[in-house]
Amino acid sequence: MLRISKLTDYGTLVLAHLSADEAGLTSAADVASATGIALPTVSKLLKLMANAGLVSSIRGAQGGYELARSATEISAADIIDALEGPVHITECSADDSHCDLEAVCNVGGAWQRINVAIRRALGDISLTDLKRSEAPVPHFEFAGLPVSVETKD
Amino acid sequence: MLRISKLTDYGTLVLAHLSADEAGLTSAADVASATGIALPTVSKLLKLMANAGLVSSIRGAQGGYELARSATEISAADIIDALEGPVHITECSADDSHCDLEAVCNVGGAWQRINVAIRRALGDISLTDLKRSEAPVPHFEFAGLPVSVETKD
DNA sequence: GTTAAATAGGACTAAAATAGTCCTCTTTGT
DNA sequence: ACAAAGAGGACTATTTTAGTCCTATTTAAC
Repeated sequence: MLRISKLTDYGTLVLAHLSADEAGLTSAADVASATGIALPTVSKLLKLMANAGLVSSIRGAQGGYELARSATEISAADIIDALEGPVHITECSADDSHCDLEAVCNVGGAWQRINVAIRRALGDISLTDLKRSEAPVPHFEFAGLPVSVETKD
Repeated sequence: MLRISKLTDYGTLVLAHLSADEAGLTSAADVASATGIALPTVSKLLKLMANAGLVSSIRGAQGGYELARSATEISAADIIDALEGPVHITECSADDSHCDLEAVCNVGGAWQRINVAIRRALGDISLTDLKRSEAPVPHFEFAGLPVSVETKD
């Protein structure tokens, strides 16, 4: 559960590469050879992220991609949204779908709330953070009680 | 992304029903008719949760299920673990798998850390919390900066 | 202008995870 | 004995995810 798709992981890599190369445009082929991800996949990722506005593209010979904004202004949530689309945590949370199981909804609400909290938190983690091998340790509180989360496992 | 599976949602419902019925044992059939979830599915869920130690079962006529411990001592993480198993956030995080893409790993680490933090946070949310339609609002901090998460959407 | 290097868009296939059902066996109260 | 119930597992279907490929369009360079 709570699984980040492989594509999102790759997408992060691709963005990291683009942010490293300050020199301007980078072609999909360059990203592919630099990251080791297959070209068709890189191409797909870049197209999705271009549509989402995370990267901007220049077509034609000598064209390529670059970050549409600085790495500090691209969040983990942005990446997920671009590559996985706005997915609903459960059926129930879909826009207008009424779940058949009425009783579910009073429980489902909690999962939705949890999901919303997580998503917002991810909105505050930037590509810059993701790039650091020493990424900051997320800290979570629930119901007012701070929970120290140490990744010492 | 970060999707709670339908089964987990159903499982929460099932547990909520068991916790509501203080009177002792409840059969899978009763849970099914009370929740509206199909009996085979309820049965599967209860078996999985019994294996995970969340519920205890009594076989034979007049048998059934009951919570193995109090609702305050069953966490959201417990439920997810029981019904979805320990899933890895990315390929990279699997026990011994070495990812082919070396460059991925320095990025993947951040996602893993995020995942760990989320999972631990879910360990502090109890079934009791999940049952409340007014579930507490999760609060997330990252990199030391508290992020107020209000679910006013 | 022609050519080659790129991206854009979408169709398509394959693989994997998820959901859901069903069958057979064992246990146990009546 | 019989019937009610859980245990375990096999199985199918559906959906999601991953990955590839083809065709069209854009643009720099010659």
